[in-house]
Amino acid sequence: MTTAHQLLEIALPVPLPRTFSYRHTPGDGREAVPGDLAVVPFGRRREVVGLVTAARELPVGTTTVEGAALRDVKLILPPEYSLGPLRLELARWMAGYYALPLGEVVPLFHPPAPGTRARPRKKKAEPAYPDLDPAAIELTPAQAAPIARSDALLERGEFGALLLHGVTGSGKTEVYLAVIAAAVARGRGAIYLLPEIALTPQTLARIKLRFGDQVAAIHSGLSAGERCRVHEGAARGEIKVVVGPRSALFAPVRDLGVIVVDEEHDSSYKQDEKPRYHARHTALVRGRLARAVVILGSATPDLETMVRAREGRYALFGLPERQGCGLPPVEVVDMRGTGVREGFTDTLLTAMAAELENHRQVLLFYNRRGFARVMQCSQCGETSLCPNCDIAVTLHLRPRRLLCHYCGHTARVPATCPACGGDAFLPAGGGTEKIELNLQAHFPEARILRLDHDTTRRRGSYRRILTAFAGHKADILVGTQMVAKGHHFPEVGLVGVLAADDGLAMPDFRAAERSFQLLTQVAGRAGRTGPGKVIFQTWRPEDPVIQAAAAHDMERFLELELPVRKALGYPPYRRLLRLGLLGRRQGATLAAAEALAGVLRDQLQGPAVTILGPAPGVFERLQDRYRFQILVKGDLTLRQKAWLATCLADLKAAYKGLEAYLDVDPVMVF
DNA sequence: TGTCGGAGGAGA
DNA sequence: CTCCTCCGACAC
Repeated sequence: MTTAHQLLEIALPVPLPRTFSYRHTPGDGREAVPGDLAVVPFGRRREVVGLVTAARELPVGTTTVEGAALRDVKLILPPEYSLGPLRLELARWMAGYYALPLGEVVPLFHPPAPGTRARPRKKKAEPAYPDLDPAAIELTPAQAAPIARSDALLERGEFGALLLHGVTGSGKTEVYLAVIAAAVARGRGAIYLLPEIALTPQTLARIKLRFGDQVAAIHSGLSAGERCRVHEGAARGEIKVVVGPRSALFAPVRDLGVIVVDEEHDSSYKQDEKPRYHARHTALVRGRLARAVVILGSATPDLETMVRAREGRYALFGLPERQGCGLPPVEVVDMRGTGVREGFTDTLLTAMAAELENHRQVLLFYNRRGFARVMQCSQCGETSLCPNCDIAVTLHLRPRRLLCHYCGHTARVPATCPACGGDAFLPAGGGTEKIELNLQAHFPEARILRLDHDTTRRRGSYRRILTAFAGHKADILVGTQMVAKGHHFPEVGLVGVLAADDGLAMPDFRAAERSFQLLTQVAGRAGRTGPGKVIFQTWRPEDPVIQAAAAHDMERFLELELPVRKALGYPPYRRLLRLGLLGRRQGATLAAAEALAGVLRDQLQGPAVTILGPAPGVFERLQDRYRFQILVKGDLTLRQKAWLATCLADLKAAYKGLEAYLDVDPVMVF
């Protein structure tokens, strides 16, 4: 039975906690059902994509709802674009859990309309990548166990989560591919998530080799048209496996059987703009809804994941050793009183010389870009600050500018001190650019590459540098944390960390965890084939976090860190929610923050919930906005989170110019 | 959140 | 008087 007209409730991507009513005339088209996407006119905008949440018969002659004139739906998108019941449920869960209006998560579920942002890109022939014949791959018992467990879950059509804990090179990818193959063999589909930076042609080629045309990748380089093709192919079941960064989680893969979250500890799984969701958590929810297997994998799992696994919520599988050789020994070198020259101890320089002598490669890690952290006058003490951010601007040599890493502001490099006119306005503190220069002086013969934000700005340069280094076209690679991410550099014999304690001083409760992960990851780059060695230079050689990382000992780190988290009531023991407040005027912004904190203390504070703050952000002013934050520790109900969202809306109405946001399960806390 | 229109300032 | 930016209202 077809009705003449439908009255649709549609959630639109605007920060309004409500739906809007539209009239739909199916005519010779199809009737709309909840989960469909609809193109509608909204306000002065001609075309906005919204989500149909309800559809009923429109009484004849109805032209208004609550005084507003009903407008007509322009188009109901074809069934390939419908969210269907499961993704609709997922969208609803996200809206509730992250305290967002339902409409604000809708854009995650559909590719941009064809033609909006199409940028044709030249297709490059992908080099054939040699891989083993899958049938010939011998799986170790450690690899076979999680595969068997996953297959049993697939057999029963049950949800289950697994954590694969294994160093890079221990064969995690083989496990992922085998489980995906098992799902595909049962006629089900798969989503394979990885950090954007890890989506290299090699990774993709390896997956393609296994699944051929049934696999497609979603990445930032795709045009709108290509995106739509992948989307439709997945929805029709022609594409069984979708690979991509966090946004690929929302692909309409049919009969989803497996979700892989590779490098699950990676912070890029948390989107730090609206909608602020965590793809790992959301993957677990989608997996549960779809009765799929969710596999989390990492060499350095997130603490929260580790604890959940210990609690038995995820089945834990260790892949103990890398195949072939063991983990490289780490030497912790005390920088105190050893005459550090331009950031290098003699121990490191000697080890590097020996390594280069043997025609092996060296990887150096220093987590700061640029040439000098700050310029300072040695006569009056004046430092170079960003006019918008009140933090030091960094000196870069190529191009020669003072650059603010937070807002992008650039300025000329003054020849004399802007305050006293003295001629001793000098660079202080180092960066990768300076390290590179000094290295060249130490090792004039060596071919040096640098991998950081500045050298990878241009399209494809990231890949070019990695490929060149992996192919031994350079002897030394120096870079920021980019060098730590699971790359395979077979001929690296020595890894040097120039300042291992650098990250420990960050004013974030996760500083120790992040340092441990980073140090462990970077140490794992050494000795992938042949002997390897790692040197951690540090001012705090006795620091237990550095010691644990040097021993590649996750258990030891957990024993250190978990009691601290427990005592302070931080994740994974209690959840965290962050309220961020920004405004041009410091006084008014602080007043708003204090007012809000007062209300929260009245309404929420209790044995299970603690309100912290407001505290100024570590950088109190960024991009000409003063920043304050309030932290809520405790497990809030959906109702409480929704109430918080209304508080923020009220606050914004009361303080003009105030920006406020709510961050559920924040990853960065400062 | 995007868009429009009105208010009010700077400059000719 | 015009151009421009900032702010508030509003959306079915």
